[in-house]
Amino acid sequence: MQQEAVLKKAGLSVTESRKTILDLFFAAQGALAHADIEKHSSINIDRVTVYRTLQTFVESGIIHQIPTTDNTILYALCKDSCEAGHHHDEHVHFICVVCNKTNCLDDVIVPKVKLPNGFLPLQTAMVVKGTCIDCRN
Amino acid sequence: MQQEAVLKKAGLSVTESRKTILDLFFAAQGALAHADIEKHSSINIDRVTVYRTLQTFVESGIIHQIPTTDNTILYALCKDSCEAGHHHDEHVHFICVVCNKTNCLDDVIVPKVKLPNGFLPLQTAMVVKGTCIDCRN
DNA sequence: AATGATTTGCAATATTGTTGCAATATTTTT
DNA sequence: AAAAATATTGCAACAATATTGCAAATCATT
Repeated sequence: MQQEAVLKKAGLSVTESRKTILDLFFAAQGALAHADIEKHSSINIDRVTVYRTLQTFVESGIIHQIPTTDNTILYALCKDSCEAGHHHDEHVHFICVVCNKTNCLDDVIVPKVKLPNGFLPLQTAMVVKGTCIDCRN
Repeated sequence: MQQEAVLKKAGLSVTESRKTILDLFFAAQGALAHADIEKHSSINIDRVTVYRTLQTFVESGIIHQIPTTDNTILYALCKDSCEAGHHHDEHVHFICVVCNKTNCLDDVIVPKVKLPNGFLPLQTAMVVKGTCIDCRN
């Protein structure tokens, strides 16, 4: 079972909740917010467990966060980084304004920018809003 | 008074609350979150008014939003765009991990990236985390 | 100054996030 | 395979954040 492997590789206990939430990410077409998981019809996991699981997954490099301007945090499981158990989120994220799904564009690398003198970059996030491939006419 | 001019140019009524909040932005060294404004010692404006004012300012192009991964939205008044009364946020934002201030790097333009076929960009946000000029050693 | 339109603050409510702790489940050891 | 040790879960209570309706106050226009 793929989920177990991911959890073990990350050094985490294999529990029902974690497998279930990981399942949702594998099945998801894009990124998920806490609310998406909590309100998912087929699961019955306590709010608190969802919060803690997401936090654990982020710390373990299984999922990564995507910044938004709507008081939510999106979480996504990204193909390569996840398999490797080692997190790598320097790719571009795309939020579709029509279907509202968020995709990791794993192949689009965030370009380096030249910062003013004295500014030292550690991590860069790039979020593009627009129309995704499924919603263009 | 500068604030009045900004409000009038945006076609908004000039009220005490709006002038006060605009003051905070002019005085701020970086971006502000809702909580920063609400908890600011020197002002006494209802939470609800703060929410509504920020929303109005965004819609009027006086301030713009900066996405974050911590369930807050940052708002910033940016130099040129604000003066012009016409919003333009395609510059890079820098969040310092030491002092936790967020700066608009007005001179650093967000580079264009080549998206996969079928993805149509409308707006791009770029947020860099690192050490700012005031916090480097 | 008076009118009409907009904005504000209050109250109530809803939603979202956090903490402590006992019960349960998982992992490790024997 | 069972017992001990460890880690996770769910509940309850609470805290913080966000939203809505409406009457009172403020602002713009005449």
